[in-house]
Amino acid sequence: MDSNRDADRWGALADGTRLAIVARLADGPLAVGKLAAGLPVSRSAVSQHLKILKDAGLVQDAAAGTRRIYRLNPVALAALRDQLDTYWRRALAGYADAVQAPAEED
Amino acid sequence: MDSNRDADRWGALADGTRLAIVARLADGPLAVGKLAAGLPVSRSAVSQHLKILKDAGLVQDAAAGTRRIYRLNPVALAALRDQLDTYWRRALAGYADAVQAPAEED
DNA sequence: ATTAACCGTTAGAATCCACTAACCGATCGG
DNA sequence: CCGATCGGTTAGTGGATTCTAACGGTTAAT
Repeated sequence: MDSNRDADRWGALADGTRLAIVARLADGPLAVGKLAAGLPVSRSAVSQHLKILKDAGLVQDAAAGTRRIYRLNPVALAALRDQLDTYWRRALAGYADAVQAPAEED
Repeated sequence: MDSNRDADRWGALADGTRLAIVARLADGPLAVGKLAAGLPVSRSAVSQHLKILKDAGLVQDAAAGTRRIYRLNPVALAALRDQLDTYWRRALAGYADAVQAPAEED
């Protein structure tokens, strides 16, 4: 089942540090050092997170001298967004069905 | 950083079982028993996952006799989708910048 | 009242995850 | 060649997570 590979992709966004990395990369490509400088964890930790994000296909890297520039992969972001959008649209349909039935809320 | 609260929301989608639950609920509201019947884990585990999803605001529940009906919360789904969409749009902009300027530095 | 169905919660064990520290290779400037 | 900078990888540890099993509470029907 591809739900496992999907879970890896969503899991890549599940960590606070990785989410911060994605947010920073959204502003533009960055080297690992610059990235780590703005985060409360070591460069090593950032490197490990980048590996996870890269394996998930969310970021891409390019060598530039002694540094390595990372940037977001818009295609992967769009894929996840579209998946959420599908759930959202189908949830709205289920909502319409529930209008007929009574009771709700917590 | 309030990215911790965000991480909780994304973290709710990080688990394969929870992702399967969301996918099933997208087809329509379901009771816990029906939900667990189609999953390879116990009903107890499903109940715990539903609590996590509920705390994250992704699902809502309603009592119906002895059962409890769960359904997706379209608002929360849309919020996550929009966040991804923002990253995606800004990533595209960074993409365009990278085409013109080969290197990025301090 | 008693039984059955349905669900949430707890306890505990096994597993997974994020982090630091230390090390190694690759690259650039002298 | 040498030293410095940059980044990936490994080992090890503390904490978080997921699961099953067992229990208790609530509702519906007999």
